[in-house]
Amino acid sequence: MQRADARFNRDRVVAAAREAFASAGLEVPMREVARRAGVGVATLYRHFPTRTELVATVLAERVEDCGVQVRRALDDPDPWRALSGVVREFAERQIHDRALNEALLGPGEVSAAFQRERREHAQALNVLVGRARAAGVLRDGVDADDVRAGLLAIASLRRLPAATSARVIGRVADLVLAGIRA
Amino acid sequence: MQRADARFNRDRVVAAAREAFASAGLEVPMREVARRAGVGVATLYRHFPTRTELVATVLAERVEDCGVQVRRALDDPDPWRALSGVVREFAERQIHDRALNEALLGPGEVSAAFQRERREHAQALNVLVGRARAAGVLRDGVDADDVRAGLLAIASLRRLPAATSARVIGRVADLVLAGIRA
DNA sequence: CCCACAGCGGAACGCCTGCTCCGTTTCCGG
DNA sequence: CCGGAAACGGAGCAGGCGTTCCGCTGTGGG
Repeated sequence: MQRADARFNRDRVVAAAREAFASAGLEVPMREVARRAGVGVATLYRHFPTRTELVATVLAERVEDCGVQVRRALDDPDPWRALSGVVREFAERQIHDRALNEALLGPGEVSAAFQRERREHAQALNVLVGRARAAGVLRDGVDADDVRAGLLAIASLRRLPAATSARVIGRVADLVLAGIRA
Repeated sequence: MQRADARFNRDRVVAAAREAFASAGLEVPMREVARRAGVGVATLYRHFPTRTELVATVLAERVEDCGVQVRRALDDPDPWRALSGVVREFAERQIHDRALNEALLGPGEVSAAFQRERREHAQALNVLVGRARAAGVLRDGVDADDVRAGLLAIASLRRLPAATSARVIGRVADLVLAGIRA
């Protein structure tokens, strides 16, 4: 039987981790997450037996957010606005959340749900690119992998000093859009 | 008086560090560099009192390489070929050297010579962009900062798993070039 | 040739990390 | 209201890092 305070503490841990990861990156120490949550490390480890699991939990939310966004774009009747909106909003998201970028870059650390979500995301993106291409708004030879590469490039930029990253991300997003447009 | 074997060992350390940083990234442990060089850690520390100094020494070489490349491009009479060549060769360099990317991204760790070289590099790039713009081969509104942002994006990509990074870097380089071209 | 001393290697120190152990506190069903 | 189980917190452990210390080695000027 799950006790009420346990559930409450779990939520506090997740909230603290979300905030810490977003502002300081995925490498923030477990002690620090526990401190921010106002619990001991043991409590943290009781809910998430390993660091990887905590990261995966928080990342799953972020990745799902991206999925929701892409699926919403599927409803937009204007193919270019839909695709460029996805790119721009993705860039915006990177500026405000340091964790997301490492979710897409780090080698292993993937959960099952995470993988599935990523696949759905890729598929939706394929559809968007297909529509844009059919509408003739894409430069010849541009495919979904090019767009994915562009998104990856935007995500990677999150590493540089915070002061400059925001402006650079914006420029690169524009560059990518200019690069795929007819 | 500097003994001959000391000088020899110093060279071995630099060579080992160069190779290690290129293949495994800047975060490779000092012990590992010493092991590769076939010396003890103390020998390493006698020549480079701190990790940062060793990194700076190796990075200075890399950054100078970039400078040489950009200055050579200044001799190319075709403005677009010169500029696109710089972008492409920069991308190529990233694929083969993991250290260079972190040189441009990491927050602090800069030496004096390093700073100067970077400024010269920036200036040469400004000239190349100026010429390309004068020749009318650039899309309206594109400036040197856009190109720099593109190079930064390419550099950042070096972080993802080696298997995919090469292909993605190539795609992004093409995307950037397409994005700045008229 | 020889021995002072520049130079060497690797054990050791201090710090930080992820993770575990265990005595104590808190919840909650009866 | 009470007792036992669930949950807690923080000290502690193992391992990895950068850096230092110190007794030994081998180079090279006299």
